[in-house]
Amino acid sequence: MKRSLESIVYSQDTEVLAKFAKALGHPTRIAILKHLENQSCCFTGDLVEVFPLAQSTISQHLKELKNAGLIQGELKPPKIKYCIHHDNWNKAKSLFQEFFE
Amino acid sequence: MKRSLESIVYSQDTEVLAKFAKALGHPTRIAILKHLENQSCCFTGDLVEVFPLAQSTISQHLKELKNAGLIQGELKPPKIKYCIHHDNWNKAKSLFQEFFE
DNA sequence: AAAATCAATCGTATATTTGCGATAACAGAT
DNA sequence: ATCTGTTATCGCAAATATACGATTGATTTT
Repeated sequence: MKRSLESIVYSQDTEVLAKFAKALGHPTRIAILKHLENQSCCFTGDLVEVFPLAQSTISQHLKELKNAGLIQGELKPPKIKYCIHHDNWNKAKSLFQEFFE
Repeated sequence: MKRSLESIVYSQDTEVLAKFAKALGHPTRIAILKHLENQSCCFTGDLVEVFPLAQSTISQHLKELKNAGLIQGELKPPKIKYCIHHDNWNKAKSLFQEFFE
């Protein structure tokens, strides 16, 4: 992709909000997070049963949510328990809130 | 992209929220909307001066925001005045609000 | 009718996203 | 040390997103 030479600098809040929004920009990831809100936590395998998607695809969505900071994984061998990352969740919540006023 | 044969059906709210989030998933578009919140309205040309991006690029971002329903354009020849689409804005606001509880 | 102004669209290049199957990696059990 | 269950990563293909310059389109002014 061609990029403007001087890459644009946005405020930290703008960047962070966009990052959260991007992570939320796919219905599967919204659905995963809704699921996590209900169950409080869950394993990758649970989601593979809930959604008609390949395990690798689910794993990839989880990775993006993790990269965005919205969830965190906890080792529960041989499984991994995923939960909402409450600090960042609240951060996202307040960023969206103030954005929409 | 390979797609699962049975394309997944999500709730309307999930789809709509993801669509809004996707539109917000780029810092330039966040910045444009913040600008619109301050100015209440503005012309494409204004934005071209504010952001170091080509006119066509700005126009494309505006198109996506319009497609997502977050803004609307009003003909003010020879310009086009863009404003927040308040109904959908409030819809988005409440969807994010209930999503984050 | 012609010119001027402004925004949208087209064509192109590159990057990123989304999805899958196959394979690797990890931790506990045998 | 090997096997088992679970999840992550790799490699690929197709779709979408991002950016630009050039062109087109629409509307007012001249």
